[in-house]
Amino acid sequence: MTRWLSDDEQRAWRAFVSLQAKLNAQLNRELQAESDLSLADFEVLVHLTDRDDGRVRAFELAKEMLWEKSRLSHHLARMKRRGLIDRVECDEDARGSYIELTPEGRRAIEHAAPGHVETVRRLIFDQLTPEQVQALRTISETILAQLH
Amino acid sequence: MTRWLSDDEQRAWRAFVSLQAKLNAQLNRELQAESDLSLADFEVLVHLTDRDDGRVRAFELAKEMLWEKSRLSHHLARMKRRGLIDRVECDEDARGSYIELTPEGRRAIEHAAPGHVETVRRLIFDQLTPEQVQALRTISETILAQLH
DNA sequence: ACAACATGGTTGACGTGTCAACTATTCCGC
DNA sequence: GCGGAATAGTTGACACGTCAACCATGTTGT
Repeated sequence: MTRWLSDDEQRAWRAFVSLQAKLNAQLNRELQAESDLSLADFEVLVHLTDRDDGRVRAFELAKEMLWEKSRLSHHLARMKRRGLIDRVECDEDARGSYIELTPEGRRAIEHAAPGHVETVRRLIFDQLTPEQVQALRTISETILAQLH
Repeated sequence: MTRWLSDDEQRAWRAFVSLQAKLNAQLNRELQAESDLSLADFEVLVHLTDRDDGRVRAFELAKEMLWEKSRLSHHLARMKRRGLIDRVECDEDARGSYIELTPEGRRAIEHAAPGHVETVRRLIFDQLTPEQVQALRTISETILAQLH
């Protein structure tokens, strides 16, 4: 016996699904137009600038970002082609490699960050009350806890 | 002057971003494993079964689903290759075409739907109070209103 | 010491999405 | 009617994601 969704649940579900689709599209569009980066590029660059030395082992990057190793490998290949990052071989473990921020990569993220934060604020946080921000967090964390 | 995000906002934002990534991945994985359909396939099939005659003009489909026409065209080509839908030429407008559910497409959606609803219920609605469901809807609709 | 297994990473095939350019029709103003 | 704009849809190029197979190196148990 399938338990279908109630009307309220359906409406919430449809709104949430639309939200994801449109929000992602618009965040990507604005970041691309403004800074010629995708959200994925941006996220990689953020994780690299979080380190003082601007370098991380690839597998750590994958863990922090919850990305599959293969996705990361493909993406880094594209970013390297565009000169945003570099691969440096790893002395401690001959299998691995360090991913390094290039000067160009640093310029890119520094140029992109303020505008992107502005966009996120304008589209999301300026629209919500502090209670809604808390609720969004709680809801997200609750559902996340179910996902492996 | 960039207005950065507060700690609370950052935490909410990170949770929300993770949620989207993981939830989509898992919904896709389960639907794929269970019924050999992607979420996109599923959505197209749902919109086709909503019509009594199981056929829709492509541009209507695109409007209902908020998809670009080119995305739809590519996707329908793949679905047609798999025998889930068919294109039928349109008498009223020689430019257009009808998209038709095939018997195989109907079987596919009928097989997939109960399990998929079950998954959505289990992962999301079983985890949330009715108040949270309302909040999710309100938040989603509020942000959506900002997006063009 | 060495076989078996685990880990770090790449690759190729293919599905998915966007953008811009293109074809073919239909619509609309004059 | 007729020329130009709008509409319906396709196509090609390319970025993005997943899966499964693969290679090389490290680690572990006996």
